Amino acid sequence: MKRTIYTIASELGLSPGTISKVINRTGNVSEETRERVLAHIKEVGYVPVTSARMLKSKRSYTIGVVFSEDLHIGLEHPFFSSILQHFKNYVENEGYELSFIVSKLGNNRMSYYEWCMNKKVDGVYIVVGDYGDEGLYELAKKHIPCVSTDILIPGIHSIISDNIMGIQVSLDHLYHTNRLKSVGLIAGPQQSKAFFERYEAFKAYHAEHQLPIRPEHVVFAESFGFTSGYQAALKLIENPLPEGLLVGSDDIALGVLKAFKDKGIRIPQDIQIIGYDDIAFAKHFTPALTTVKQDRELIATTAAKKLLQLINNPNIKVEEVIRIPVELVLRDTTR
Amino acid sequence: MKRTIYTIASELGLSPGTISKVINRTGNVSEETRERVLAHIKEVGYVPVTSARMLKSKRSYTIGVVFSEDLHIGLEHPFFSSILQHFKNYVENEGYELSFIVSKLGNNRMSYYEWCMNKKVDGVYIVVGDYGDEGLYELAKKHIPCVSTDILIPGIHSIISDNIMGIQVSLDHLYHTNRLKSVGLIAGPQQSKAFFERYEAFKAYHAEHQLPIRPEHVVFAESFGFTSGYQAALKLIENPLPEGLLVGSDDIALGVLKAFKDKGIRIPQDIQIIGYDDIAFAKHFTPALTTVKQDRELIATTAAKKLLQLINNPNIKVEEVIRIPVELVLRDTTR
DNA sequence: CTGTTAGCGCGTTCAT
DNA sequence: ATGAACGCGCTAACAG
Repeated sequence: MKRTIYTIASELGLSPGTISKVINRTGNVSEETRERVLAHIKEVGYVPVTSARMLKSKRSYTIGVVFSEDLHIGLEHPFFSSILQHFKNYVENEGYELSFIVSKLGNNRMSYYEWCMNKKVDGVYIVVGDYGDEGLYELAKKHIPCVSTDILIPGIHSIISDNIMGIQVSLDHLYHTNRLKSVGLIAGPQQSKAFFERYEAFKAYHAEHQLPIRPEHVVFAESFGFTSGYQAALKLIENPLPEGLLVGSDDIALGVLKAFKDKGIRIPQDIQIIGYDDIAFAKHFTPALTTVKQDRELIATTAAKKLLQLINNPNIKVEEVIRIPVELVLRDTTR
Repeated sequence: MKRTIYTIASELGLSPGTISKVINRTGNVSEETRERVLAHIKEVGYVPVTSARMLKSKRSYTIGVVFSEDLHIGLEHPFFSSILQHFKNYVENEGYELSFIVSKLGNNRMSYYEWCMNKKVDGVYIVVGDYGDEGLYELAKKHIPCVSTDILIPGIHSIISDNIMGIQVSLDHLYHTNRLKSVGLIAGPQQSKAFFERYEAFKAYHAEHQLPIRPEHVVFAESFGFTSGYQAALKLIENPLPEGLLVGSDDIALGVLKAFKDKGIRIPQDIQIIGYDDIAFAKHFTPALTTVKQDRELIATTAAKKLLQLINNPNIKVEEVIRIPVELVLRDTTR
């Protein structure tokens, strides 16, 4: 049987308004009727129709997810999909659902903001965003609760791994512990804030410790993924190699490893390598990749908590960037 | 400025009803006014509020996605996430959005069907489902447009890779082309229809060609993923190995490869291996994995087309199982 | 061909 | 503490 607050009201000899009040914990209802209603609702399995609530109340208990496709990172990406999964778990547990924000829907084009208004989402989570994307800045200006991970937009709260720490720990290990003389970098595409920060941290470390950086030891991968890493490694090989190498992300690093293997360069004998992310596959590869582990679950849940907090206290104005500490995981590509 | 059909109607000196008609391509509107309205709508960036449409029309232009977590396959899974991505692309292009069906939302529990009613989704796509999940069968009984991939539920249209063909091609290659004497199988968990079918096909092939199967040459992986494959391989190694080996899926196969490598078993000299799926990583692994390539994009778009067709013609009653042909990709784990 | 109007199911005053 | 009634923005049926 199809139920509305009307039917269940009449079943209980009450009025629709009262039912609404107990559902939304609003207004005054006697403890007794409250429990009676709750019990009945649970028994018959009544659930309020979302669209009607949304229409009336301007809330949706839905969080819009920006997963930009411009960067050609798909749901397949091991890092972002994992973060999204953890985020999803957390917010669902708190009663929120996820809905992908899409700007091109059939023939309609709308900005993220328009989409949010239209869908009345309670908040927005930017998992994958492109700095070239105007829509993100528009979102930041409007007062809609919004968090991002891995990308830094002025006006938006961000949770991002401590890239400076990651690079520092890596370089300390290579220069100090393992006493290498030179360390190169295969940097990821610089549109990504994370990659950008890692590159900056790399330079800053060398400046601070008065260590030289040979220009031919720094190569930029064209894009994300294995193939970009492979290409970048080929380019690096054109010149004498450094003794150690940092790579912007694991998926790129695996391509680098493969290229070296194909070219007969031994790891870690000829060159020691450290990746970034600790994707699931890093430890399964041969040789197993030494890498900077990002706590994806912590990043995701921190983002989720922050967003829910923002949703419930829209008066928080101070933008915040939360850094999540990282950890160096030693495996077979370093000594 | 906030707009509704009323405001734009008055801006154009028309009535709300007319606006609605042109938006929904329903009823009779003169070509002239139609274009006038469309132009104005585009100019001011008006988009109908979804919740109001839904409330009234029983449609949502949303497709519910079942991505069961019981199987511990997350968004991270390379095969399923890829399929979902392709599906998403296709339906978004047709004007539909995706929303994850979640059965446990905060304190509320509802069945898939209840959720669908509540959200008024136009159809359901089952990407990852568990045969033990009652909710799936309930869904099949009700008349809600529904398709699945990789899982076969009576009453639900399915798009599934041609597993019989995949196994046949693999075994032909090993037994016939490469003249092996014995081929084993590391089967995936049998709750998955795909894995079940591959196992059945494996047996059927041997029966048909009057080839023996040694029981110790068949091992069942406990679960999905690299680690399960590694474990299964260890178990296989306890007895004399077959000359060839089929593995239920690539992610499992990569674990198998690693185990063999660790145990000093050479591939393909000591044993030839064929995986299943052709995940992105298969060709990057060393040795590159020979595998049965599933056309993930074709599977996904076929599913999407089928579902949209079902949504638009609810009178189609005949359940259909569409088999998507596969292709053997020869790489370095076979000769 | 265009306009009018009655709900869709719910949340929220304002009375009682 | 409970109820009545209005309206959120839209669609569809009907009237003109």
